[in-house]
Amino acid sequence: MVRKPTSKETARKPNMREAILAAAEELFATNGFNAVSVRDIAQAAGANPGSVTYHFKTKDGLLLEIYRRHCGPMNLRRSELLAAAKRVRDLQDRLEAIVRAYVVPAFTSGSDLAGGGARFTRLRAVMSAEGNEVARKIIAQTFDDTSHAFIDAIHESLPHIPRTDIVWRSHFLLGALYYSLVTPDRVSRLSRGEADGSDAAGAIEQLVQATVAAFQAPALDQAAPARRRAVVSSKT
Amino acid sequence: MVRKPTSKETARKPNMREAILAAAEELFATNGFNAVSVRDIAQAAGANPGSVTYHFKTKDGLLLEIYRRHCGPMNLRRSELLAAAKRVRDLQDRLEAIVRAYVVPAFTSGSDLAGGGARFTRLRAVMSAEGNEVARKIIAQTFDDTSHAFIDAIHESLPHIPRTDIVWRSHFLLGALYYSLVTPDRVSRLSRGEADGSDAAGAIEQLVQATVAAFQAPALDQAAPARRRAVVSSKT
DNA sequence: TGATCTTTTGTACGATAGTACAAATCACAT
DNA sequence: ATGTGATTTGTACTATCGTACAAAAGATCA
Repeated sequence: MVRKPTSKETARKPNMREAILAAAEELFATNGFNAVSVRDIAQAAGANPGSVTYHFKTKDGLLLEIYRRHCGPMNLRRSELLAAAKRVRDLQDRLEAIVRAYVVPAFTSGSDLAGGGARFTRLRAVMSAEGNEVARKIIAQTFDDTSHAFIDAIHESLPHIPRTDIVWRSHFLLGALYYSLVTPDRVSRLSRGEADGSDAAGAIEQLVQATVAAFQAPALDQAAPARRRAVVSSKT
Repeated sequence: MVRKPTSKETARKPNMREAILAAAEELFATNGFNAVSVRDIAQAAGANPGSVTYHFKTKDGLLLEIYRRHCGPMNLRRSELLAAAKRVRDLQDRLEAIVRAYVVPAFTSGSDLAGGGARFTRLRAVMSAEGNEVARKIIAQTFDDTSHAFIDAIHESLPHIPRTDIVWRSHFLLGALYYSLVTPDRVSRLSRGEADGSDAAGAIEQLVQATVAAFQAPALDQAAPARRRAVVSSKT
């Protein structure tokens, strides 16, 4: 606002760099990394293929920049919400608040960057499924700290549950979260139109409710596995 | 055993067609569809690229055949286990048996085809994330019936829970299941070596335990969402 | 206005993709 | 052993990929 923009920040079209980032994010998130060509991205952004190379050097560089854009704000938001959640007195309410602090930023905008964090979360889900190397490196070193913070917080709310179980359950939470964003239509289809899989608020409520209950499940003791076959094959 | 094999069933190498299918399954499941070339598959199978075209015509045809191979046996197995589970008297035990009937075939072999259903389930997870068209069509028309059968069975065990909630929770189950197969290393990493994400038996027990609790969570009433913000931002 | 720097365009290059196809090779019945 | 059909090989074609780069166009300030 105060300073005047230098030539470095000006561009012919409103903001071609941002348009390319947004187009790439959308296309990667819905089709995967390899299925999308640089030309596809350029066309969707109304740009020339050469512009992509100019701004991001390589296709990997473009993906890297998308991650850089979102990781910081999203983790910041999660940390803030987690800090607030930890101040909740009632243990049951606190657990729910912690889960919500983890889930909400993934569905809504991690920052205000062009329409929200749901698209970025979906992108992460797809990259994770594809085993994308660039994504794998950034994710491990960017999200593991936050994941540990949440696991620790949940563990404090449920001290009688082994940490291992908490890890598994939070892993399931992330999987459920990812899948909800990847194929929301499946929910609409299986519920025969009664539920809308694309409704973020509805998905959040369902996910939080189910996950809190999952975390509160009894600890998994080592004797349990022996029960498995007996229960399944029982005919009475 | 009885009949003697005709020339139609013989081949130079033990079974090149099967080798190609197995190699493709493995590569697709770990790297996605587009990242794997026909040449990659041929090399992994010890075959010539031309052989792939000969046996499966196109790359899509190869994927299609992988699905055809597994879908039938896997759904059959699930149906059998579901039928057995529905005969369990105790409601709590029955719910667990139903969930187990859904989960177990996804982790262990859906048939005895070359090492198990876990690889195929992972493949489905990856194809679903990539939005693969070939897979999407087969999945919807092959698995939806089974999914509905499970949802109905669970609904009968939990009549006080709205069907919509059951659909959401079973969707979360599938997401958790997929994610456990896609990135098992994440569990090992976050648990600091205390848990092994690649251990199918352990994953199944954790998943069943958590999911049963999730299904048993109270129904989501429409008033709940209003509580959301209050809980998160509460400072006391 | 003209010099200078940034951005966009257009095009081209080498690599690799999926697939087609003829020739070679193999298994087996006769 | 020999002919026949199934399979495998080798290779080639076309399309498209990521990327490089020179030229054009636009913006900025003396």
